[in-house]
Amino acid sequence: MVRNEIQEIRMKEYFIDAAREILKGEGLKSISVRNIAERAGYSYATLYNYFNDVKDLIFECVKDFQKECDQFVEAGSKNSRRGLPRIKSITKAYINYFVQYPGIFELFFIESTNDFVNKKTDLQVITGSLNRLCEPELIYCVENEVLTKHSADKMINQLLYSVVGLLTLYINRRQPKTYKEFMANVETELTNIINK
Amino acid sequence: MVRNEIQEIRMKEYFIDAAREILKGEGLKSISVRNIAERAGYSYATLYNYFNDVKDLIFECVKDFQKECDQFVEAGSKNSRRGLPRIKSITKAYINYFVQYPGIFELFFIESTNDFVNKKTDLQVITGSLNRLCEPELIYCVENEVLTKHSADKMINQLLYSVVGLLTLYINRRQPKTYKEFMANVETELTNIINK
DNA sequence: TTCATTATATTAACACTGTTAATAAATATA
DNA sequence: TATATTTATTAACAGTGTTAATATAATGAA
Repeated sequence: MVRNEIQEIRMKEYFIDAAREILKGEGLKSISVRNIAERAGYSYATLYNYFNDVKDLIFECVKDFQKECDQFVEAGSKNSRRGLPRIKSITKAYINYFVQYPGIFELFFIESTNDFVNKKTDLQVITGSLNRLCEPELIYCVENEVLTKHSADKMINQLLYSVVGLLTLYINRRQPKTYKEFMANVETELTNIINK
Repeated sequence: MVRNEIQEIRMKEYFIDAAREILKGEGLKSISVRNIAERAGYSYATLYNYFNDVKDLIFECVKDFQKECDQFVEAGSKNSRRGLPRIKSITKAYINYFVQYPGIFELFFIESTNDFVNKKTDLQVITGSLNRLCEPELIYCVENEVLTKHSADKMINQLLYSVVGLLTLYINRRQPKTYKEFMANVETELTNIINK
């Protein structure tokens, strides 16, 4: 019962890495316990020696993607001017991360009825991630009297709704059809929300 | 091979009605061919004598729900003053229809990776439905010079994005937690978009 | 009415899904 | 080396959509 910690972590990672590859590539529709295990080089039942169920495994991926997304956004926004311009950059980078990995958007915002990711706290963490990324800049804006506390709250709400709407329609429903059109719509929406 | 038309339509409706009941009640997660057939009083394989596959059946439901949604919106907005106020009423009614039947929202805007509803034209019809409902009022606004053609296009786009974002987060992710909070957010968003 | 043909409904089966229990294999301990 | 423990695998269950083969019901002609 007292399993070697290092070995256990290593084993877990084999499965997590396999699952991440599938999610990034084919997306949620292609993931299955047998699929993950095969890619990890083990039998499907072995997975259950390291995870309670597939939800637990998938949520480990969610946490990793979350970190990756944070880094992607950081890299894509650090050179922007602080305040409103950086909020715009952060949001654009956030959107582009999910455009690059539609399967991860599915996992973060769409999936619910199927059997992955259902812990309440997990959901709060996911839906709050744009908020968390923008928070330093929102505080900066309030401190410099560019925004009131109330208008900052309102703005981050509007941003999240528009981002989720834009991405849901583009990723899930192919509307608009091209990336160029999509990004033009993104620009319009963000300008309207951020620059009033 | 030359089946009685009336009987065929009747049979189709038995399955469609059964599927609609399930979708309205438990939602997409609970639907299955065996489930539908049992509720219709037939064997699961009989369904395939009347539909090519379950996607075809589900899309018949989509069309029905579409009509029902139109009527619901019509009833909830016909007494509003024409122009911008009615656009707001239409959008609110549209939102409330999906709040009442979250499973239908799933079917209309979320589902894609799973195996229901995938014909391209069908998707266009669904995502264009708010646009279609608002169109007479948008034209009215342009004619009365309340809006320019360009600002009308922009408005309907923003409306759709916000509506889908609001509903996705509320239905799929329980954010915000209460209906009251949700409707307050709806009001804020719609006011911001429609009344500038 | 009886028989043959056609149309419709049903059961059995296939390939998948997540998960669990029983078994096989590998490792560690004495 | 022999025993005990840990880890991995196969077999199985209940579920999914779908298809082929079979059973039942309805219809036609004699």
